[in-house]
Amino acid sequence: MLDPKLVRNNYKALEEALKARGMDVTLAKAFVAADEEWRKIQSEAEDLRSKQNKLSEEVAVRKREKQNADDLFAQLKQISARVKELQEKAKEAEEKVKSVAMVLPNIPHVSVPVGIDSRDNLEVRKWGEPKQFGFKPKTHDEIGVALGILNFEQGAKVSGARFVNLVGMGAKLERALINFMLDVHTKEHGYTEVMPPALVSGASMTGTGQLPKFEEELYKCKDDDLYLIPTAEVCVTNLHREEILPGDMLPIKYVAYTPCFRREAGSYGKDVKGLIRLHQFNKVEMVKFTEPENSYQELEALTNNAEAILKKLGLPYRVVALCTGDLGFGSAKTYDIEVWFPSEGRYREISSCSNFESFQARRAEIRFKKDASSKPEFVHTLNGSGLAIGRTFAAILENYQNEDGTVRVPDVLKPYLDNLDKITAN
RNA sequence: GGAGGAGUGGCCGAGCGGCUGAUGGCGCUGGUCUUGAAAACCAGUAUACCGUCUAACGGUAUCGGGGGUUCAAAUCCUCCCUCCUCCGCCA
Repeated sequence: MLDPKLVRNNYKALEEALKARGMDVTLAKAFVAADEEWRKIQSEAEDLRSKQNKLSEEVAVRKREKQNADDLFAQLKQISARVKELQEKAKEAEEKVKSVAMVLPNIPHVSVPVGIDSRDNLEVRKWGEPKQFGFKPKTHDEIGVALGILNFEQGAKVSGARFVNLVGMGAKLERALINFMLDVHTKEHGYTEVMPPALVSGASMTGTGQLPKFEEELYKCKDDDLYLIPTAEVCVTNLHREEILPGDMLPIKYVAYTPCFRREAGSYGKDVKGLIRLHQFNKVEMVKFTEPENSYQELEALTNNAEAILKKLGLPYRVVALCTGDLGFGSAKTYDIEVWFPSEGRYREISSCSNFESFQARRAEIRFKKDASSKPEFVHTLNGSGLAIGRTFAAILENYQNEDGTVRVPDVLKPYLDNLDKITAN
């Protein structure tokens, strides 16, 4: 959610932001109109309420002095009815403002490149050289299925399309990646590990911006107002919902491993094979709560923390800054990290690191006080994958494949895999 | 799931229909005193929204949340949520 004051004082910025994102500006107009309407009704209601309070006090005084107040009662009865009416109208107006405000996207940071879609994203840096294979590199699902460590048929049997069963070394590699990433982030990057619920309330989903706009992306338990998380961003960011944090606690840095669940509505036909786009996948996620003046510095650090994993695994990657048209709904700035996939001869997203500034903090009411005596301010929230486990799994199979179909184990993972050198058929 | 009990400001804890945003204590901040500290004393100490020259200020709301009764609700009624105790079930 945006700061309503900022929108009132600087309406142009909102219009420009919507245009930059390729969205219609009628939304901005609707917001301003609703906001004005609400303020008008609200102040009218408050004035009348004020009058009512004053007369009520007089009643109290007379009652204490054992005097009659019947004349006041007659007046108050009328006022009371009108107050009720006005308050109802004000509430309706407020709800309208809120419902519009909730679907307004964040305003992109000035450093975000302007563009229409992913083709306009800006490559920021590259690391590692894609390996030259003396043979035609296979896709990760070909390799995994052949080794017997990935079983998509079983996934389909148990749950349906876009599910997988990991078998033997497959399950173990997945687990190794989770542990490896958590270890690096906790021991080397100073994050606190948490393991929050994966089933969250509608309030939490609203807090981080998944609701109300993206309900069709979510798995919902409709009897219980509970949703399966599409990312740990939701449960971890909401850990401090409706709190005022002491300034010296910041920055707070959490890392969490969780499964993630996405309906992938509207992605029919996309990445139907392999581990790239499943309904359920594992992810290690980093989340930060920072003071506003540090958040961009912290975004760089967060991105570097995610990159560190790829460096240690020896997987070539590049970092791109998303352009305005490709930016997520709540994000003010996002870096995608893309890892090299030899079978496709291109880089593909494996992590997304974003600064939401106060967008989520405002929705979720996450504030902090610089000092005990200072006024509460909204924190800035950031998050980034560090990394998506399934896609890392896939990248390892492809980048470390041998011509005979076996897969070399990256050195840093060996301690997690009984010092195994390579993965062979189950 | 069943039966009880409880939710008040940063914390503890009064109030149970009308000068109560809310007594008191603790904590915190500032001051007096002191060589310094402690103690003592004095003062201040919630959040949000709206209005105004983004100012001192004014208004409104908030006693777990919603709804209701009433001229008037922290106080009465009702539904919901959370926590605690006991029972049942369960990885």
